[in-house]
Formats: sequence, C-alpha cells, structure tokens
Amino acid sequence: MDNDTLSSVDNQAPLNATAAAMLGLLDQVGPLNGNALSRCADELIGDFWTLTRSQVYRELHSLAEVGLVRAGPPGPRSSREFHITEEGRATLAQWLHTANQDEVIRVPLLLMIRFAESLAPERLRDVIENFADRHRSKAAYYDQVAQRLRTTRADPFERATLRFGQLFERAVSEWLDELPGLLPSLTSPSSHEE
Amino acid sequence: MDNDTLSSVDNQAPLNATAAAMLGLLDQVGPLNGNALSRCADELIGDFWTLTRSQVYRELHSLAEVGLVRAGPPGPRSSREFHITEEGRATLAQWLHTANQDEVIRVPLLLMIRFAESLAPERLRDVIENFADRHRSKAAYYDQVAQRLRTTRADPFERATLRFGQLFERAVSEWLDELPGLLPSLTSPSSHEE
DNA sequence: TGGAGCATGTAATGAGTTACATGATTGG
DNA sequence: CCAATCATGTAACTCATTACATGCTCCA
Repeated sequence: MDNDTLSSVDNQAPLNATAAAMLGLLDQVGPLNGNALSRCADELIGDFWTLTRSQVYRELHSLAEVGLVRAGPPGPRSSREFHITEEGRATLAQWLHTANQDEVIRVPLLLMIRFAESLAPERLRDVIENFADRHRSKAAYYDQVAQRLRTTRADPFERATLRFGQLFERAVSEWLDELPGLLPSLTSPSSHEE
Repeated sequence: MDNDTLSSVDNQAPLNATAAAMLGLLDQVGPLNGNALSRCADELIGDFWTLTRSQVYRELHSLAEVGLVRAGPPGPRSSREFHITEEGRATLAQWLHTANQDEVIRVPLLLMIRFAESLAPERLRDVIENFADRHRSKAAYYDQVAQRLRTTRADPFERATLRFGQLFERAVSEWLDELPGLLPSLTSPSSHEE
C-alpha cells in the first residue's frame, strides 16, 4: 500500500541525511538546478559531507515525487531549477528535530597502517607523506576561510562548522608529528640491509 | 575485454578498501567464518572503518570467486571458515602498495548546525549534548585501550592507529568546549520570550 | 524437552560512484 | 563555422544497510 498522494508531512518515509542537506541548501540559497546544487553543496557543506552529482539528481527526483521540492520551468538543455516547498521546509525541520545519526569516519591510511606489517617502510613513508600533504593544504584552506569569516559579519553556524575542521586538522597534524616516535620503522634507515 | 579466468594477480579488478581490510584481518588473525570476521573487524578496525555483516558475506563470496580467499570444510549450520590464499596475500600487498584513497568524514551534527537557523535552541542543545556523550565514552574507551597497550609489548601499528583516535577525540572535546562561545544561541536563555 | 535467545547466513532495498551521452558556449 | 571545452543530465554498476529467515544451544 503505497499511497503517494499524501498531503500530511508525517508519514513520509524519513529523510536520509543527504536529502536533508539538499533541502537545507535549497532553503538557504534558493532555487537551483541539479548541477548548481551539487556545486553549491561542495562549497557549503563539502567539508563534512560528501555527495556526488548523480546523487543530487536522484534525490531531487525522489524529493519531487513526494512533493518536498518542485521543479520550475525548463531552462537550457533539459535542465530545470528546483525549489523547496512548504512541505519540504516542514520535513526538513522535522528531520532537524529528530535525526540522531552517528558520524562516518573512514580513514584508509589507518587501514594501511594497521596492516603495515606487510608494507615496506619506503612505501609507508610515501603514503604518509601524501596524506600529510593533503592535510596541510586543507588546513591552509581552512585558515584562509577563517580569515574571511573574521572580517565579515559571519553566520555563527558557519563559524562553528569551520572551527571543527580547523581543530580536526590540528589533531591530524599533531598525530603526524608524533608518528615517527610511534613507528620506529619510519625513521630507521632502509631496514633490509644491515 | 573482461577475461575473468586469469590466474595472474595483476589484472584482477582492483580491491576496494573494504575487501582489503578483510584480507588483512584474515591474514593477521587466521581463518574465520563470516560472522566471526565481522565481529573481529568491529574490534580491530572498527574505530576507523565500518563494515556490516552483510558486506562481509558478499565480499567473502566475491573474494572466493577470484581465488583470494578459500572456504574450508563446512561447520555448524551452513557456516564455513575462510582463509586467505597466497594470491590473496599478494593482492593485499599490491593494494597496500598502490592504494591512495581519501578519507570519508561525514558528520551529521555539523549538517544540523549548518542548517540550525530553523532549529530551536533547545533542540540544538540536545543534539550537541548527545554528541558530547557519545564522544566522551569513546574517549574513555580509547584511554582504556591505551592503558592496555602501555603494559603489554604492543604492536606499534596498533598504537599508532589508537593514537589517531585519541587525538581526534581530543579535538572533538576542544571544539565542544568552544562551542558555547561560538554559538550565542546556545547559552542565551530561552530566546522566544523577551 | 521445548522455547528463548543467540549465531549464522540471505534477500531486498537504498545510497554512492563511475562512466557515459549530449546539448550549449566560446574562441580561433 | 568548426573544434574544443564545459555544463547538464542519465545509466549502469558497486557498495552499504536493514530486515528477515532459520538453525543451534542451553537452561528452566
């Protein structure tokens, strides 16, 4: 029994976090087509949430089906802008009110280190250096954003999420500093000849 | 051109990180059935990688199909233990040698905060408190593990991954401490009457 | 000895990624 | 006006989660 013409907000299937994020964006920045929404997501929440363009399109369509967003008139190509509806806003509020999800943290580098027994120190150094690089530039980027937020009258919520990123990067950097002390094989000279 | 009866290790479809993790576990702890492997994963890499039991079964079967693991004799129920093969070890080594993946970090709490305009301060306090709770116990757990690792002659690689967790939790805790300063609405008394 | 609870595995669904197709734009 | 590039959307596939089925164990 799947009645898809319900008018009440309550008995929709509950939003997933990605859909909620999209509603939030459409709410804050206004109507967007799929591509624009995707770019916008990268920019505004990309530091603590990932979603691909394909996901955006899929969710957009399924949100439209249940009336949480609505498509405007067709634009260039087969594109159309979607805007959030009143039901959408209500459902977003509902999600904000009830959602209670754990964070997902998946760090391939730690997998590698955990199984690094079978890994040459050379290579271990490499992957770690690569990791360090990426995080150094992330940290630099955060600092730059922080600079911008300092000078303008910024949204405190944006400030708060940014701060999380900064502290996270600081932790990563501390860890990288400690690493040589924790992993002797990192500093010992090429271990296979002695 | 997809020849799937190759015997050489090289031109298999490349491992995904989850499969690699499973190979690593089977390598380090020995033959396991699906369920046991799943529990074992929770314990050994659960702090920086997630995988569900169902995933374990699927991957186990597909790894078996390409000869990276092999099933032993049937046990109770329809269970059987799988062990890693020589090809499996080689492929794991290969993965460790070439993989280069970004980490995935998805923090629903930050999503909520980012869209918290439409969120009552009451509720915001709640979700944050909930988040804080979970992280406090995680931190406590890490410290306890650290204690254990201190007294025994521990694997440095395990120590290193644990240390990451500890520093991460410390960052979370610092952030939580700063939060009231960043979000005035958190401390201001019930904002809807003044 | 039977039934409560746990161990093990499977099926159905949902979410996420990669590779592709094709319509617009723009600079030479 | 053509070729290169970008913007937009789609399709096929892989990965992940949830809900389920069923066999074992153990104790009242």
